[in-house]
Amino acid sequence: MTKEVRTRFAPSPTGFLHVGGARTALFCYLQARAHDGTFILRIEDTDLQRSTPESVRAILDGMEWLGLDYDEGPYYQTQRFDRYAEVVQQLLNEGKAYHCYCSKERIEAIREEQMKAGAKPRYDGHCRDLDQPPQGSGFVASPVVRFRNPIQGTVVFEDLVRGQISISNGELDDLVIARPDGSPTYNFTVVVDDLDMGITQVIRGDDHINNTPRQINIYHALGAEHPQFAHVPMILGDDGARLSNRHGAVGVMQYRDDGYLPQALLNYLVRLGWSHGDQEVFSRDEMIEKFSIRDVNRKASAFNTDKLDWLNQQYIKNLPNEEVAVHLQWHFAQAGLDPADGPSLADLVSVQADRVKTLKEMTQLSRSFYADFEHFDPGAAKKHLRPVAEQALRAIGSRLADLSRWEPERLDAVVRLTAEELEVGMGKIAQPLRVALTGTAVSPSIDKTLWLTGRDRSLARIARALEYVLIRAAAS
RNA sequence: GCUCCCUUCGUCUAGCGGUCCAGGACGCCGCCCUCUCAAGGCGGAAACACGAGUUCGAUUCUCGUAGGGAGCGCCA
Repeated sequence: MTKEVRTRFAPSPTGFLHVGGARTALFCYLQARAHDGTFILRIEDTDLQRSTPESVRAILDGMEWLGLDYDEGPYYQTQRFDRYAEVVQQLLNEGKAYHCYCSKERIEAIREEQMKAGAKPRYDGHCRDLDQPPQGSGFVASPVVRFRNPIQGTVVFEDLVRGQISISNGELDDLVIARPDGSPTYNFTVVVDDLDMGITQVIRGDDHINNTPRQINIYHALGAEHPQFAHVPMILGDDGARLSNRHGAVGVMQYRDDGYLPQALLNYLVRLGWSHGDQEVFSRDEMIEKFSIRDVNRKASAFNTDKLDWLNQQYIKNLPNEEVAVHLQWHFAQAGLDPADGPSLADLVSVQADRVKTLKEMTQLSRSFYADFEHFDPGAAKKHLRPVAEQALRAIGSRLADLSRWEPERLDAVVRLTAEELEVGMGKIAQPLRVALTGTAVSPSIDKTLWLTGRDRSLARIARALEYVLIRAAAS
């Protein structure tokens, strides 16, 4: 008996898909998936001035990277102008809309006056009941079409996240639904589309709350029931200030470039304004199963990169190495590294997962396993490649050269044995060796570092470090 | 200015009248582990914006105040 759930994400292509939009899209997606419903993508491109094909592409790319697949669309409003014109004519015929000849200057003058008087600026309804076009200054020949909003009564609706919201019709005025050239405006097209597309739940940013009552009046004028509404709060930047295209908003693709996994971003986003007890990590299926739009918070929330970092690492650690490797490959390409020049990326992930927050970081820290380095880090060399390291490097070098199988367990045993024989701590062997192998004082545990560096490369680098130590000893 | 909306640790949040001298997570601090850096384990500091009601009892309900946000477009 219940209607099929149909949700839509309806961005306007005036920029990239940022995290706020991505979260709205995610909520729409989850709502649909949770109810075996349909998720629709609709591009609201009626503003010919600001919409661009590049933005459409950017939004589509963002959706794809996040894996928010839609069942219908993308629909484009610019391809539906005939339909809007048809509905405008219908309202005109039924007397539910009328032509308004007021000039922008006249409207502006009224607005200023009302503001000065401390009132809310509204259209004064001059053309609402005219028999024929008005003449004189203040009026133009080509009219806009205004919706005849009810004067009496109050619009009350039950918002899925805010609860009951009511606004008196006295607060609303007759909004323009079509421009002189016939092109429709937002508050009108959104109603026609949501109606035509059978949308059951409109999930959108809370900046639309104030538009909702006037849209509801249009639904009624069209003789239709309005869908349910869910207004989700916006996302603030790290600094608590509003996240917008002008301030700090970055496209979701930037997160890919910075080394985040789409799963991690999605997980982070779903927890912004929504929770399920104390649970922090949700697989896609768990999100679908547990998400409810009714559980979404009312408060705006600030984006916290530290927590995203943590989640990203959780995913890097817990996802199958092979899966992480697929994403890592892209970063290798960006960095000009070829995975074929070193250990398998899955092996690399298995040892680096604990040590990095992002794939970009992993790539940077893994460079020496795939390519030679020019110089030792000055600080590391100064501290660890001292004359006293000669003995350690010689000993470990010759033992490693004799090793038949290059495996972590054996490598670990060799290092330990060498330390015991020389009667020194592990650090006295491992640190010079680490600098010899990677050029730096920081790397995975020494056995794993040897393993990933590989036999030939390791032996060559130990020899090179030995040479460096000898030259340095001779110089002093 | 007018209308609508919001308000628990620094941040994300749990809480749906007594179970709360408020729980979890990130971050931060300390200890442990340790070949470096991490990861991990253990512990710690840290919040109900304020004021009135309602009630035997308010973080939880109501109303104000303060602060914040949004809208008031021939943008979406």
